[in-house]
Amino acid sequence: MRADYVTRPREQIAGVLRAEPRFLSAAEIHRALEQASARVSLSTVYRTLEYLRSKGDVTERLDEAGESTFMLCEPAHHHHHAICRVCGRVDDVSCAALGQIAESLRATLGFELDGHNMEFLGTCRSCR
Amino acid sequence: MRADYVTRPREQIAGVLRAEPRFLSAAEIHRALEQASARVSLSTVYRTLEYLRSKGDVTERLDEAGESTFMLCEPAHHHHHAICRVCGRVDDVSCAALGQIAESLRATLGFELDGHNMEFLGTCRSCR
DNA sequence: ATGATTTTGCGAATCGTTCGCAAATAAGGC
DNA sequence: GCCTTATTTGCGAACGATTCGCAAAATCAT
Repeated sequence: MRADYVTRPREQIAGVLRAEPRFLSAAEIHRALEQASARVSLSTVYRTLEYLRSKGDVTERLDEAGESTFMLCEPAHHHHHAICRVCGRVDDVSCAALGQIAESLRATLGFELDGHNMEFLGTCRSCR
Repeated sequence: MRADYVTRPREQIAGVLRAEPRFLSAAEIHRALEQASARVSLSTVYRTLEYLRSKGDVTERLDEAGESTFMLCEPAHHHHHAICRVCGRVDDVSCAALGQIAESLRATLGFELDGHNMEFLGTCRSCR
């Protein structure tokens, strides 16, 4: 069973995520921990990320190469991301047009929308 | 170098894609070929898919599990997909609002949009 | 502190994908 | 059609990310 034990590894992993507000791979997190002299196994990084994801504390994203990356997130309101290709910085973007899109899909295709993925790529202000 | 030899395996793989207008994994294509008594190696399936993708004949999509899937596509106009969760049927969706979104991102975030991913999931008319 | 339960670390296993290389096949000129 | 040359194929091995099994260590509640 899965419980909510507060452990050193979990705190350290959450700490790395808090320090870098962008999508990080398990390997990147593991490397960051090593550099901070925190000895946490890669398995634990994976398991903790899955744990945080199931709690809704973390968002998972597949990058272009198909690798999983993770970032802390506010599960509250649904939104999308504008991701800088240069530095990885992530800005939240709300999409007001979704209701209209759902309506249009139903009307033109008979398609019942129940989920979507959307993300925007480009260059953020400071990287320009 | 990469050339455009017309070979039996390439025709057979394209045939499978033509017969199933939805996103297929390399393994699914390989299985379909076996069932049709076409002996094509999995490596060749992968290589041919990459070849077709580089020609612009095929679109690649990472599914929820991070596996690559492929579908024939018209490279002509940019569009998005409405994918049925039940049967995998794919309908094209054009997104007229993109220009506005780009403008809004530039104005509010200073973000220079140069790419995006968008897909819509739900249930198609015939699966409802 | 003690005991019950969960988490960790380790290495091995798994799965999709890529690679190296020799054998087979296609294209073009004879 | 046959030969030459360049490309593609099949095979098995290698690879990288992720998962798993299990014994040891850590957490929580008493």
